[in-house]
Amino acid sequence: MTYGKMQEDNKRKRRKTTGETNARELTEREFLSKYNPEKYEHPSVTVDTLIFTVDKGDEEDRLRILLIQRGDHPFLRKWAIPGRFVGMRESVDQAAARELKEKTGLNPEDIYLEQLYTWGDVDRDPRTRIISISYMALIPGEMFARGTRENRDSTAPAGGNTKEPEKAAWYWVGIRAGSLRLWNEDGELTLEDLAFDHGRMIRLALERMKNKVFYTDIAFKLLPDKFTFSELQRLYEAILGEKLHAPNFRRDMEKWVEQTQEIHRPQRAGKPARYYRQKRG
Amino acid sequence: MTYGKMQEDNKRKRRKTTGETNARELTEREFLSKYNPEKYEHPSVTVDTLIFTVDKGDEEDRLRILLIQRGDHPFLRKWAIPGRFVGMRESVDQAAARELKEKTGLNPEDIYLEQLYTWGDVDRDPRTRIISISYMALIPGEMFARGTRENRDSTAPAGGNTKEPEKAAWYWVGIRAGSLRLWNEDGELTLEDLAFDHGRMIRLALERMKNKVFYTDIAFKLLPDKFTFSELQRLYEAILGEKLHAPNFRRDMEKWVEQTQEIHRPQRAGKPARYYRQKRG
DNA sequence: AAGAATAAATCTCAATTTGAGAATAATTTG
DNA sequence: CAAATTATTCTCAAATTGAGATTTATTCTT
Repeated sequence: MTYGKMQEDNKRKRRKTTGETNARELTEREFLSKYNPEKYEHPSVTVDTLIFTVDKGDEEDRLRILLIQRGDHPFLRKWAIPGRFVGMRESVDQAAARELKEKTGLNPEDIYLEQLYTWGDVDRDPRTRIISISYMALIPGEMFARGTRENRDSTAPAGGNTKEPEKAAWYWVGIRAGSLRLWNEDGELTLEDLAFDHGRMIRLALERMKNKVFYTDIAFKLLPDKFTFSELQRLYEAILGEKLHAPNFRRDMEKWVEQTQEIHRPQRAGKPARYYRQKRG
Repeated sequence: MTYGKMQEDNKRKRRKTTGETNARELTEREFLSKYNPEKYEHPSVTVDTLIFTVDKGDEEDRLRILLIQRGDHPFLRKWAIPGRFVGMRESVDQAAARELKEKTGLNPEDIYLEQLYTWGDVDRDPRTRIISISYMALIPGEMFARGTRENRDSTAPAGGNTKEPEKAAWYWVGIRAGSLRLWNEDGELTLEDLAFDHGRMIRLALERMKNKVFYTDIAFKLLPDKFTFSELQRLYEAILGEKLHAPNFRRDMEKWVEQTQEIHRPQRAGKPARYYRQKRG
């Protein structure tokens, strides 16, 4: 069968005959008035916003993620990525931004927010059919100190029904021997401690970050405007999970960053480091 | 403010007091029985499946995409990406696969299908709030000839209300001077001729393909099991929109492909080409 | 049937990029 | 003031890339 014939065949196949072939054509207005969205049962839709920061450690820096300990069934007391239902009058992006604002108090305008993936398995939530769109927010390490007290939003989370207080905590996040690791001062989480398919969501986000760090500027979304080269390198090492060769890293980054005139004066031995900033344009 | 203090502050902020702080804890079963999904108004959710093939041209090969001319308001007679509502009892992936099967007759098991992006603006559909998850299906050029007549599925598309026949047609697709171009034997489509935000969907899919072709094996999803090097190269050129240097292309692809013992004997001048296949493992 | 044309496949080589370490610079620490 | 420490620059071999020339195996033309 040639490509030409195949196409003919497909066209024919699509043609459908309704009972009233000669019905007067509906105007768009008439059509809309007849349309009834309640006729079908719909899945619920939520956004889950993975909120990441960097955290300076002694030996190496670490990515951190904000998790919520659920106060509700299902997955009572398991740790979850902050999420909410998507309202009928807000875009999915807006819903993710609102969740970010509610959980951090930060103005979403200032924060990098990227859609990652939509999770659509039938049984991912035992209550009912829920489709979740995951987003990743990247917050510069220093920003919290400035923004937290202002911009508060103490609205109760959508979904209601909370019977126990929800707790929020930051967890360090990394991959060890191929599997996800989450821990903080209180201890380590196993996959058992996570709600829904949220372990997979976190893995996917880390994977995406790892890829994009090479050909986009997402790393800079996790840093303040001015930073030293070793801050930048430590961030890359945190994202990639491996040590980098400093002179070569510097050489490679020269296309992304430019010098400032400022010098960082630390309380430690060693040559003082110059501050750099992201190259614009 | 230190990182330690910040975290404390966040925890406090999340803690919420309900009226009945000492209520008996609900079991999961009790909770589920109380939960009523009809309490909230939900957006509708659809999948849109972008179906691509390659098409051999005289000078160069071309990507093709299957479009449907709408028989319904809104966007009556505009061209759209095939889509359907996501059923309550099917996963989002399954819905995309079903749409693929309905429009091509091919068994989705055999076809590469990847989720691309979720489109969530409030007004993207004038009827009602619809969130659409786009998928991209990549069909080997040769596969249609084999599979079309079998595996038919003549189910009417979900959504009903069709007042005019829907037509399906393949359109060549490319980027010229930064903007999307769609055309076939019947002529060229402008952005005006496309329904919804489907122009943007196609652009995103092409962009994704362009990126992934370098570090994944998606290109091979568009080819038969055996192919010559020039078929492979023409495909890359179609996806990337630029000519490649044959000797270097061959050198670079050596990590992806391996020789077969078969030689292609064409009805044309020139050295016969060897068939290659994708390297496994 | 010979030479031209065509397309596949290999070869060459300079230019660029990468990987790894040595050397130098500017501090603080002991 | 010497040693330690961190930032920064320098060096250089190895690997990769980019571009073209060459060889091979056919068909096409006359």
